[in-house]
Amino acid sequence: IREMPDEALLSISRLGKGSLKDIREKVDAIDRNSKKLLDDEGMGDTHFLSRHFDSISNHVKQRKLKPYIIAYTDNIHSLEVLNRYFGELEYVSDIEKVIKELKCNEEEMLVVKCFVRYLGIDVNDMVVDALEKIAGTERCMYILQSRSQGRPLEDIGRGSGITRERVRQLEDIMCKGFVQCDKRKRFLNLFAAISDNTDIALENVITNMVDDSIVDIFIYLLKSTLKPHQSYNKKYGLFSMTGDFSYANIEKHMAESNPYFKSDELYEVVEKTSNELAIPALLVEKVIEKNYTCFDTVFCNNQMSLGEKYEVVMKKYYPLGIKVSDEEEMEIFRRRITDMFGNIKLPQSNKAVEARIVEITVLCDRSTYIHPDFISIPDDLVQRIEEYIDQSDRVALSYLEVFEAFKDELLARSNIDNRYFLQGFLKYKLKNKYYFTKDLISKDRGIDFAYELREFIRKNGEVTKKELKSYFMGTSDSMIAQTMARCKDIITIDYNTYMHADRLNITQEDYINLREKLDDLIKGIPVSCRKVYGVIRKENAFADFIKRNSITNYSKLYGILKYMFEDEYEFSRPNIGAKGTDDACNFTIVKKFLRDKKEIEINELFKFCEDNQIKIMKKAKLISCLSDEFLRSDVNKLVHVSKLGLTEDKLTAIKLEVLNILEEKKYMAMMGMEDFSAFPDLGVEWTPFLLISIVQNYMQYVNIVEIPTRNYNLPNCIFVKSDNPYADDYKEIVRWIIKLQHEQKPFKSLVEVRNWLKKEGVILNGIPIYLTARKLLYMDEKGKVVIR
DNA sequence: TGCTTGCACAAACATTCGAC
DNA sequence: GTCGAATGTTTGTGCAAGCA
Repeated sequence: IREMPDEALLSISRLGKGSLKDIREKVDAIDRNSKKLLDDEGMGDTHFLSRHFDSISNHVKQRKLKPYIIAYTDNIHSLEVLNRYFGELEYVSDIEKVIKELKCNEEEMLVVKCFVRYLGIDVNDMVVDALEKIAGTERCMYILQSRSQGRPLEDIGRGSGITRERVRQLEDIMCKGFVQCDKRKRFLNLFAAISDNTDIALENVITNMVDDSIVDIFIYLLKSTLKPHQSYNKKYGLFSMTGDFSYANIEKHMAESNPYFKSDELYEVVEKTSNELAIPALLVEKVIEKNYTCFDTVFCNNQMSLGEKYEVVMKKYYPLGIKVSDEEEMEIFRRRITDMFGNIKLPQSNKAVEARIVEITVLCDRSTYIHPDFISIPDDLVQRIEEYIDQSDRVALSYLEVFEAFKDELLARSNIDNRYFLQGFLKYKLKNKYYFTKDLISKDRGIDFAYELREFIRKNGEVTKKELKSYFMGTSDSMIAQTMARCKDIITIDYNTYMHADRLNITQEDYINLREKLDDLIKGIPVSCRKVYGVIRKENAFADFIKRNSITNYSKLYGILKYMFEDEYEFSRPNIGAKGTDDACNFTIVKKFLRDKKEIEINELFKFCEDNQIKIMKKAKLISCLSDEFLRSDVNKLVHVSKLGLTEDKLTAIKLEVLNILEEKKYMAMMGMEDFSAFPDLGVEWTPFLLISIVQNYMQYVNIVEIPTRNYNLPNCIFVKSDNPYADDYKEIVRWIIKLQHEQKPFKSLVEVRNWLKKEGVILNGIPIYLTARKLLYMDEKGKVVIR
């Protein structure tokens, strides 16, 4: 107050209702009084200091000293004195040594004494004092309390019988009072000191130090009376003394430079970030506290996307890449993620996991991906590959071609050992330079292999597959054949020779004549092109057409006809049929073969198909197509339904029996089914296959769950009622069955579970890995089998 | 033909922003 | 404080093309 200009003092004197002179006198009196107080009734300076040092609480003694000096005063003179005697000290406790031998003049001693006394003051008392001074009445406390709870002025006004404007005025007065009070007390600096910092005061430090009943009001006042250079951040619960930090930048920097780190690296990370961004370490700690989660031994940024987490695991565990199509490997990957990052929610489907892995890695083999960090290839080699692509005549090159061209060197000098890896690498390395598709690296968007092939054939007339393969290094037969099939304007003369439609010479008249001829020849039955060729060769009307297009064999004719009439007829080399006579003709032949047969061995049926060039991809599909007439009665036998004597009565009896079993046992596994004594005699021996066929065809309310296998000779079916919620999912059915049994008779070990399932016919080999890998079935610490 | 692969995109969910 | 638009992120799916 003594240092205040008259003007300021005058305004205070008005508040205290005294004249300027009165105030000056009062101040002098107080000053004398304090000097006397600090003389401590004749005690020596050293004694005074020691006594007050002892009254400083231990937690203050452990704090750093410098923040307390800053908090104590902004008076330059006092700061000078304190820094002179205490500037070298680190902790508050260190002043003990200094004060014992302190030698200074009277004025300096006064400063030191006041400071030491300040260190001993109870912080809560200080706050209570301040609040009492500015909000002495109950109404004022009510206003502050309500405002601190965020209540609107209107509301508070109603509560205390005044207008909202009056509430605002009172609040304003109290805030100004608080600012005045704070000029001396410098609360934020004090709490910063308690937070061991000069720039930051932590909200939770305030909460801990100040009485619960007033802490909200106090913090509200602090927030409402921030000075321009001060700020409050809600997320981190801290007051900053040196303006606002750019929290977003800090978070971004940390998320980028330290997406995760080991817990024993915490100190280093804090130190490093604090230096890099020139911000207090305390703030970095706060940022970590709020934005990171500690899993076991790893701190992991909460913003870290799944992809970034996957990347960590990819880098740690997969130097040779991960095969994403391998379910078992993906389960292990999932487990590694949860081991490292805790029980985070991972996508249900592996496909979603794959999609993220693909984003952060590069292809290194079929369905296998590797983190780019693990690619090792010398720069000069990369440069030469790039030059090779640039200098190639063609716009689009296959990866295989590039791989073949550099194969030896790649194998010797890099870890790129197949074309997929090269594909992945080039796409990763040169993604901005070229366009990449599944098989091609292209210098021009939209140029694909088909385009290249087409151009080559257009230029070169009739081209053999051999020529194509030597020009398009590294292309496979199937790749050529399939590309050709997509190019409508390429004519396949035979499977080894191709030509471009541009080279044909076809008139409108040709179309009319040929159409007429084909219609004549087909008449409901597909005609072989050999026959067509034989016929038109003899007719004068076509002589010119044959000559113009140098048609020398039926195969070329077929290719040309296909090009001309693709939309009008069905083409299936070497046959041409009427539109609509689809592949079912094969099936018709099979049916013809089965006509009049009452039963047949399945092997015999397939031999017939083979002999007659009827290509059947899936045996099961063919048998299911035949099921309206033939049922599979045993592993290798089809029986005509009429031979079974499957009367309504018998069918009902079978249905009832199946339902009974399902009612009682809940499921029926065909692999374990041996006893058919309860089923009516159908004239053939009962087998699981027969029952499966009947259920498949006649019982909609029973769902058939298939045990995955490629072995067609196994009755790999489990029946459940169709209202079973797991009826569509084999793995879940197994889980459900284990649960059923476990409830009745608990399993003692996983081996026991496996053996039992096998005996029951529920599994073929092992327990589905899904159950164990996802911890749905496991042994707990007590050695008990747990099925979730 | 049956299955895989790679890409693209949509749905679902989350966040930010500005107008009122 | 609310709302909708815009934008961003994550998850899930469809499908053409590729392969054997």
